[in-house]
This record gives sequence, structure tokens and C-alpha cells, in this order.
Amino acid sequence: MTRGTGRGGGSAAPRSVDVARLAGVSQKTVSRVFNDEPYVSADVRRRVLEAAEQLGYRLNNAARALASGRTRSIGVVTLGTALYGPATLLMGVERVVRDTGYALRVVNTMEGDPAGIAGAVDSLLDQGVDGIVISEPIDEPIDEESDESDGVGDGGDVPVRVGVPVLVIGAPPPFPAATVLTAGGRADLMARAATEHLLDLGHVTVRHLAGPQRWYAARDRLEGWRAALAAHGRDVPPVVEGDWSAASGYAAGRVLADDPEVTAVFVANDDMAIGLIRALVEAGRRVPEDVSVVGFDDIPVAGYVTPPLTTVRQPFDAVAQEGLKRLVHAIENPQADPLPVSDPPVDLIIRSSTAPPPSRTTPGHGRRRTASRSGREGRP
Amino acid sequence: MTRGTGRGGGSAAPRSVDVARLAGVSQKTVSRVFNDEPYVSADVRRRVLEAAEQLGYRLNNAARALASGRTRSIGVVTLGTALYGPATLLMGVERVVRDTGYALRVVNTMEGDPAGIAGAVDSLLDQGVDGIVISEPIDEPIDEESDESDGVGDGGDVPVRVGVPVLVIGAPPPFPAATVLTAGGRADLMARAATEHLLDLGHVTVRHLAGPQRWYAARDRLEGWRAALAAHGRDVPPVVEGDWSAASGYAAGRVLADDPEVTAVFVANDDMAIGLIRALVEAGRRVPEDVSVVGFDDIPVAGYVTPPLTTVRQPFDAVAQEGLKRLVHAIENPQADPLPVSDPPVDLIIRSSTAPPPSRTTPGHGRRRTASRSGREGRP
DNA sequence: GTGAAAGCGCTAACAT
DNA sequence: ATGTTAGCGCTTTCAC
Repeated sequence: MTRGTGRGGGSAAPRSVDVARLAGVSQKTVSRVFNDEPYVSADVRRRVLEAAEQLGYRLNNAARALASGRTRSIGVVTLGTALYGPATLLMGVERVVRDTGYALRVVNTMEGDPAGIAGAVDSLLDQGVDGIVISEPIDEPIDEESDESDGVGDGGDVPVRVGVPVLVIGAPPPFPAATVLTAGGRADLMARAATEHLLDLGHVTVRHLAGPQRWYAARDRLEGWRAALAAHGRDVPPVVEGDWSAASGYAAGRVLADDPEVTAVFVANDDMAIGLIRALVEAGRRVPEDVSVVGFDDIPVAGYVTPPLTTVRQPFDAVAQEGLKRLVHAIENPQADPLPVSDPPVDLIIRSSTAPPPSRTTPGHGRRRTASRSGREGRP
Repeated sequence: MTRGTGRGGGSAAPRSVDVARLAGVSQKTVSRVFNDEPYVSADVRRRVLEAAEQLGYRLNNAARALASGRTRSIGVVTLGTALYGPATLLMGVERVVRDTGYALRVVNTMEGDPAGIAGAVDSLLDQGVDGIVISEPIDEPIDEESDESDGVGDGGDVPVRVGVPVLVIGAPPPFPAATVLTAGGRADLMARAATEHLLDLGHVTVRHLAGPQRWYAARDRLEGWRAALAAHGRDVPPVVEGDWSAASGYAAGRVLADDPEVTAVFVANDDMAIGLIRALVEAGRRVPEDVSVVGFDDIPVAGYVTPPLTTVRQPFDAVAQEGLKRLVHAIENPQADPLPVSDPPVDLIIRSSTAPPPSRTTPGHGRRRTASRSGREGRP
């Protein structure tokens, strides 16, 4: 075969020389037009565009990447099959990336994946990307040597030399690469607000159903919960850990239901919160009359389960947007200082799964002030 | 700059000649090794691999694509922000694509996107992909001319000439391109099974809360529902249409709750089903005692809402796997016949949101046989 | 089994 | 404002 296999149809795909010939200009001028470079007269530009249209010309990205050394694409490493957070974040990233003119390459890594995040990053580097986004990483340090010297990699098990800027969403920066940026919704602040909401309602303490602690996201939320408790001078009760699934929330709920002291639980995500509530209700503990529950994420059905869930909404879009703006900046201005970070707002959505604790005198029958909460409160 | 911008670190990235030199072979031999071509002695292969490792060599994909005319990447057009179906499908596709040795490029298109699917396909073609997957498309015919002749595109508004194989998941084939394949979970069969489950329970008829009819997926489910009704000689009652969201399910539920004739509803997805149930319960109609509800998707929380939702699980992974196997086959064997299709199994998950209809004599108080359904039935 | 030569279609640097 | 000349780092074709 000669060229353009895959371009199908029989006749080969037109190249920029073909367009140049038809437009009566040099090949370089065609290149100029397609790169929006200055110094092309309006007339020439129009002629080139017309010729291109007529031929069905499409810039060959492989050639462009080869010649320029830039692929104009950004890779994303995403974790967790279809968990609401990662999935939503991915969509947000996709939207923003498209606006920046970059293409998106996606690699999904599940927990327990042998190659893990390092493998995903490696495969992205193989594909050739100008920058990498790691979305909601888990604890799994990547062995790297990205030293400026001519050092030959022979350190860890999966040595990866990352020469492109990396944006880590929802985790602290401990990632050795040329440039590392972080972005995040300040989940700790949100967790803190959620916990404080419960404390303000009058609960003596608040239990926490955490996410898997390998996830930074889970640790962040736990930290916020702990901070809220500490700030109010409360003891920090033991943590129960789930795996983000409703099933694990259900299991945790069966345990917590047996403890009459439990009147409020802050759960690290909505799925677990729903499982937890189910277990509580099955055990005869009413929500929110006996036990208040706050979730995290504001998944689409959160406002419609029974009872409608009080939860925290993460600003995924804002995080993706800001993070990518900074990543693209780092890609295009290798030497410049990274752009400043700004904290997103905390968005606590109060629905009907939270209420004051039952009155201590008549355990299990407290019902103060719940009448004011209609079932539809706080729906989107 | 000379070469390897973006490869960072100071020293340029090693090329295959460098590896060749170090290994004492020709550059072509290095190429052979990295392409798993035959006719390389085990000894040479080892030496090359060692040299490559030592240098931290990475095959340059842009150069490879330019020289070979193949990008070894597949593009995915996905719809619907973070809807469970499309999101899950995307993850499935990603997993499978990685196994096939192709890279994945993703473009997200939301409903109402000006450029729409055609624009997404176009941008994928711009990026250069060997094949395209369109996941759960909506009704928005793409103007194309992919004729074998030298035809110049001047037909529709967004003329796109698609020269690579296209796989359409969850929709009929009406898509003019070089090669078009379809794959799908036979949602119609599943919808039919769901409806029949309700009919078998003794319901006189079954109402349907449909998804937006621009989506093939929504029409498919509606069709299955209609077919089940017809097969049982029942009249087809009017359809209520939602937009997949729990909020729209809630709105529909408020309407249906007022109609005492309604004893069973088949809902096109779980989110809407949850919204619907909420509205029903708020209106004083018990589920499943007064009204039975079947959802669609089996979202992670489906087994833990109140009542646990009877629903249908789509075989996303199987669909992605089979579809991609066929797409890759079409990419690599342009002339060969497409691989045969096989129907995935129907997976109806019966939990507690369905029961026999209330006895007609004491409207609103029927409770036959519901005691046997524990709250935890059918959980994963 | 291995190598040499010739592009792939573009962008970069330097003309003009 | 536009054209010329070199590559970018591979795969291909053909020779050995």
C-alpha cells in the first residue's frame, strides 16, 4: 500500500501539497492557514480554505506531531469503574479539554490492576501526550526518576520517567515529575461542613463511614470529619470503613444500628449512605428521627430516595476547568510559574436525612422539629 | 529547539537509531523487534531490548503513524454527561480497547450540542483514528457522503466523509460509512421481559415511563414494552416520557399517582424509577402493595433504595467486548465479512418493588403474598 | 536473518 | 506577506 490506509474509499487522502497546488500557493502557506499563523492575506486564506474544502482535506496529525514534537493531546488516568465521582470528573475534563484544542486519551485503571497507575501513565507516555491528568488516584506510589541529569532508570520496579506536566486531581502533590500540579474540591472542607451541620443540629458526636483509605479522596473526607469534631472539642469515635459501594454501606449500617449511641453518621459517599440507611431502617431505626445521615457527592437520585439525602456536592466542573487551565498553561509555558489555585465553594445540600437527635429522655421516639422538613426540600 | 520538545528533562529522547547503535545492529532491526516481526534471532532481540531499556527508549507513535498510515487508536463518541449507561459502557469499552492494543480517544457530546454527533465524529477523524465507536447515539442523522467515487462533499450542513469502520452501540445501523457495525444488549428483549414479569404477576396492564424518544435506547425499551403488551392481547396505554432524570421520574409519578387504575409501571431507567416511587409514596400510594415498579439498568444503589428495586441489568461489558472485537476485526481485515453477532442474555433482577396488584374488591389495601419478599431479596 | 535507501506529510528555520 | 530547504523518527520496499 502506498499511503493513507484507513482513509478508505479508494482514492488516497489529499495532502497539503494538493491543496497548495489547487490554491496556487506554496505548501507552507497552506500550513500557515491551518495553524492560524499571522501573515497570510485574507484573499490567500480564503483560496486555501476553499481548495481544502473542495478536496476534503484534513490535516494529518501524525505528521504534525512528528514535525512539531507536540501531540496536542492530553492523557487522563481515571480510577474506579463507573463510580459517580471519577465518571463525572472525566466528563468534566473531556469538556474542558475539547475547549482548549487538545485531544483526550483515556486510560482506565481499576483498583488492584497489576500495572496500576504507573502502568497507565506509562501507556499514555507511549501514546505520546503533552500532559497527563490523574483523576482521584489511590495510594500506590509511582517509582520514578525524572532527574535533570542523564540518569539511567534502574530504580524501582516500574520506573517511569515522566517528562510532561502532570495534574493530579483530588490528591496531594507527592508525585515526582517535571511539573506537578494539583487541583481538588477541598473535600476536607466539605466534609468538615457536613460534620458541623450534624453537630449544629445538636448531635453529641458524629460517626464516620469512610471510603477505602487507599484513596486520597477518602482520607480527605475523614480528615475533615476529624477536624470538625476536634474544633468542637468532641472525642473522635472509631471509624467504619467501606468500599464506596451501597453494599458496604449496608454492611456498616447493620453494625451501627446495634449501637443506640449512634445518632448521626457522616458517610463518605452517597451510595454507601443509601446502603447504610437501608440497613438502619430494616433494623427499626428511623432516619432522620433516630439517626441522621449525611452523604457526599449529590448523585442524581440523592434527592429522591427515602428520605431525600442531605449531602455535599463537589464542584467537579470547576475543579476540572481550573485544573486543566493550569495544566495547559504548564504545557505551553514550560518555564513560567504555575497559575495560582483558588478554593471552590462548599456546597452543602440539606434535605431530609438529617434532624436533631432524639430527645435523650425518651430514647428512640424523639421527633422535634422534623415537621418543618417537607419531603421535597432541597431538590434540584 | 531541535527535537523532542515536551519530552523534557534536558537531553532529547532516544530514537531507534540510538538503540541500534548501542545494540550493534541496524535501525531496521530495532523496528523489527518492537513490532514483533519474525526473522529476528533471539540473541539480537535480547540485545536490542537491553539497549532500549538502558536508554529508556520509547517508540515514537507519531512517526510510526505517519509511516504506516495507521494510528492504532480508536475513537469513542459518548453521549449523556454521566448517565449510568453511557458511563459504564465507556469504561467497558476502555478496558476492552486496551486489551486489543489500541489507544482510546474520547469525545463527549451532550444533547443539544450544536455540532452534535457529526461534530464529534469529525473531531475524531481530525485526530486520526482507525475506527470509531458511537455509544448510545441519539436521533440526529449525520449527513455524509462516503461514496466510492471521487464525490465532492456538498450535501448537508455538516458533511463528513467517514472512511474508517464505525461501531454503533445500542442503535440500528442507519449510518452511511465505509463499514458500519452495530452491537447492543437487545434492550427491547429486556424491556419485554420486564413488562412480562409485571403481567405475570397479575397486573391487567402496565404503564410505561419512557426515556427521551430521541434516544434509540429509549425507543427500544418502549418497543419491548409494547410488544409484551401486544403479545398478551392487552391494550397499549398512553406513554409518559421523561428525560432519564430522577426529577422527571418524580414529575411523572405525581401524574400517575392520581390515576387509581395504575398498578404497574415499567420505567426506562432506574433513576426515573426512583423519582417515580418517591412521588407515588408521597401521594400515599404504596410500592409495591398498590403500585409495582420495574426499573432498568441496575444502578449500584438499586438494591438498597426503599423498596429495593426490581430492574433489568444490561450486559455492558459483554456488549462492549463483542462490539469491539468486531470493530477491530473490521479495521484489520478491511475486505473480510464482519464477524457474526450473538445475543446477550436477558438479566431480570427481581427485588421488592414488584408484587401482585391490590385485590380489586378492597382498592388500595391489597396485600397478597407480599410477606414472602424480604427487604434484602435479590441483592448482589 | 539482516541492512540500505526512500519516503510518510507536516513544521521550523531561514530566505526573500 | 510568501516560498525554500531540511528534517521529525519511523515503516516500507527491496537487496543481500
